[in-house]
Amino acid sequence: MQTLSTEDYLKAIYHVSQSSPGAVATTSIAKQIGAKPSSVTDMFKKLSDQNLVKYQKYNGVSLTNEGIKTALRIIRKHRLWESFLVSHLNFNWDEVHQVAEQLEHIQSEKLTNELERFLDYPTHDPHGDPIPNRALFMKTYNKILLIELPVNKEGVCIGVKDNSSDFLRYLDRRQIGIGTPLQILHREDFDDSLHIQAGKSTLMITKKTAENIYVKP
Amino acid sequence: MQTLSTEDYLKAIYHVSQSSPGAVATTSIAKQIGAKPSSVTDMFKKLSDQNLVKYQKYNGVSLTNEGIKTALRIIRKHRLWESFLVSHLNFNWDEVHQVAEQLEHIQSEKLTNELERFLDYPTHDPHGDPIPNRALFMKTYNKILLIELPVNKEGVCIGVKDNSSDFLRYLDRRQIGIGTPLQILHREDFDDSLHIQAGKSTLMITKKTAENIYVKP
DNA sequence: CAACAAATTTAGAGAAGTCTAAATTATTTT
DNA sequence: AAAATAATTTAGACTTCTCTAAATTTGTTG
Repeated sequence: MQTLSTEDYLKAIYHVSQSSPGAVATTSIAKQIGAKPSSVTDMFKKLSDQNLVKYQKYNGVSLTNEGIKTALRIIRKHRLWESFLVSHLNFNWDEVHQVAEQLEHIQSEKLTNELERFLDYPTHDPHGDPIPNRALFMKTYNKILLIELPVNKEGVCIGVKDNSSDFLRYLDRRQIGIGTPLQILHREDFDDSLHIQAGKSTLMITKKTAENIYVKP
Repeated sequence: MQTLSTEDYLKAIYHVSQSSPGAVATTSIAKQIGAKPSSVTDMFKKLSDQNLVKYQKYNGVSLTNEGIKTALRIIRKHRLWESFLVSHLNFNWDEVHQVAEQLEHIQSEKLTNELERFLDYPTHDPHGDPIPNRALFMKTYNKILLIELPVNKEGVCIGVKDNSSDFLRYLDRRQIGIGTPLQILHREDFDDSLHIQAGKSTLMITKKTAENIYVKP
């Protein structure tokens, strides 16, 4: 049974280790959590005592199997709650995160599993991220950035890389969301802008935008 | 913005003050919370500093208006979540409490209000207790104990006094729940047992049982 | 490879909440 | 009303998590 704080750390370690392989550095977790490096070191020791991470002084941590399982259980809850908030409680993409951060700590297996059933066993959350199932297994399907999609090939929006409210609201205004069909019509070499087909409308987006949208080809 | 602990105390103070008028004693909160009286004294001081209670040494506390509002906000969330768990997530009477104790601390006005809308503005939770509305007002309808119901007068089960799992499961087995019509057919003076009509079946219950069921006449 | 910079850890302290044990106040009993 | 009992508070300590400031280790560069 973990405290709120240890759960936050495990989740942060999991996420950082996903985006960059190898051991996770003290500073990277400090940034993610919003704590000072010295606090992170303290927590690393605590997690190590509980065999949730392997910790080597001056060389960061890596999750043990038990640590990975604990992290996935939290991520499972987080993504199920996000799905619920969007599908039944009228939350938008950009509003769910803060609340899901709280809900992910609720301890009740029955609650999690019943919520999953109620949502009809969703495989992905509103940001397009995969939801671990009861056995903590998740389907990671082949996702690429919109910028990498070949011209004239059809894709479907399945998520975003940048989760900032600004970006999510920008996409909402352009009527781009999970499931929107996307296609690159033309790449402008001059300024790297793109003309795209998004659902039924055609519009122009910048390179930066195209680098932050995930699509399934 | 309160901590988990202060929220628990405010709720406990509210409940105790409802069942016995006047100032709330240190010991009664200690029992309710499961803490030592000395810890309760500490917390009383903290709550007093925040103007959530009025505290007089050696004479317990009483909630200020601000304290009452805070307590009601928590109770509102608790009862809405209990309703959700029972109506949509297959929880039973006796399983909801522990989970709702956690969920009641989630901070998001939008979440609370959307949940209320999703549940279609329920006025009472699965134990028959009234749910404060957005303005923190609740309808407390005229409820009496089954033992006080005159013979042959019809009533409807609206809740219970004893919330123990044992009792709730006992009622489940007898098919008595919220909304079940109840009627006393005969009082046995010899051993204080009662013959009652519960829905479509007639059964015998003890005095103790009848003292723990609330009915609306 | 020495010197500097960056990252990390240690040491010591603070806030929140809890406890035990002792002291104090209130209440009840005789 | 004094003595005994119960309730409450104080004092001091502990745990968890956090911080700042200083010390140490690692890496990077001239």
